Amino acid sequence: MSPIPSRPLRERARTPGAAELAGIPWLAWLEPDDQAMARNSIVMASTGPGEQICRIGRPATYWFGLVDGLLKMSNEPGAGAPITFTGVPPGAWFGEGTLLKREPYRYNIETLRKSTVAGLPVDTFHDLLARSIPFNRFVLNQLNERLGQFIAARETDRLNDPDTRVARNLAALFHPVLYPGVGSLLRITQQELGYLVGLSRQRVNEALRSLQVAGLIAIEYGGLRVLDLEGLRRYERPD
DNA sequence: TCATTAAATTGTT
DNA sequence: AACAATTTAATGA
Repeated sequence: MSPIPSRPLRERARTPGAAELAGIPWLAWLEPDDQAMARNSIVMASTGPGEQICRIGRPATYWFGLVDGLLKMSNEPGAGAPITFTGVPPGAWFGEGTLLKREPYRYNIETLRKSTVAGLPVDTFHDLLARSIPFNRFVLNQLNERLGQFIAARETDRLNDPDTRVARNLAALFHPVLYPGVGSLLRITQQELGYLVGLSRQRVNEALRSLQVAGLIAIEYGGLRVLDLEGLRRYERPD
C-alpha cells in the first residue's frame, strides 16, 4: 500500500463548521476568551484514504485532532519493518509531545479511510499552554493516559496469539478518555483492523467472531460494538 | 417514500 | 486470493 502524495494540509484548510467544533472535547473546558481564540484559529481538512496527515521530519505546525474517520500512526515504511504504533479513532488529539519540544514530527500519520482532521496551529497551542489551566489539564491528562497505552502496547506486541492481539488492540481503540468520540460503537471495517493489527482480514474476521462468542463485542456491518471493555483488556485465548 | 441498482463489507472456501 | 452473500448508500421516479 503506497501513500498517495498530496498537497500539504494547510493548503486545503477550511474553517470548521459549528457541528465540527462541538465535537472537540477540550474546547468546552476553556475560559470564554481562550475558547474564542481557539475557535478562530482551528482549521479543518478532509482527506481521502491513504493520505498522510504528517510525515517524519516535517516541521510541526499543528496539534491534530481527528473529527471523523480513522488514522494509523507508524514509523517510516521504507526503512526496516513497517511498524504500526497505534490506530487513531475519532475524538483523538495527538502530536503534543512533538509540539512541546518544538521538534519535527517523529512518525507518519496516514488515513485509513476518508477522514476529517482538525488542526490547532502551533502558536495557538503554545498560547493556550502558557495561560490556560483547563487546557494544561487536558494535555497533561492526555499524556498520562497515552503513557499507559504505550506500556500496554509493548505487552500486546509480544503476544503471538491473533485473537488476543485483536482484543487488546480493540481495547486500546475504545479508550474512553483518549478517544471520547468512539463511544461504544467503533466504525472500523475488518479490513482496516487488519492493517492496524497486522493480520489478514480473514484472521481478523475469525478473531472477531471468537470475541463475539466470548460475549465481549457485537459485530456489526462496518463496525463493532464493545460489550465488555474490561474483558477485552484481560482477554486471553481459551485453550 | 419506495423500488432499483451500485458499491462496500462480510462470510466462506 | 477469489467468490458468494449480505448490508448500506445512491439514484430516480
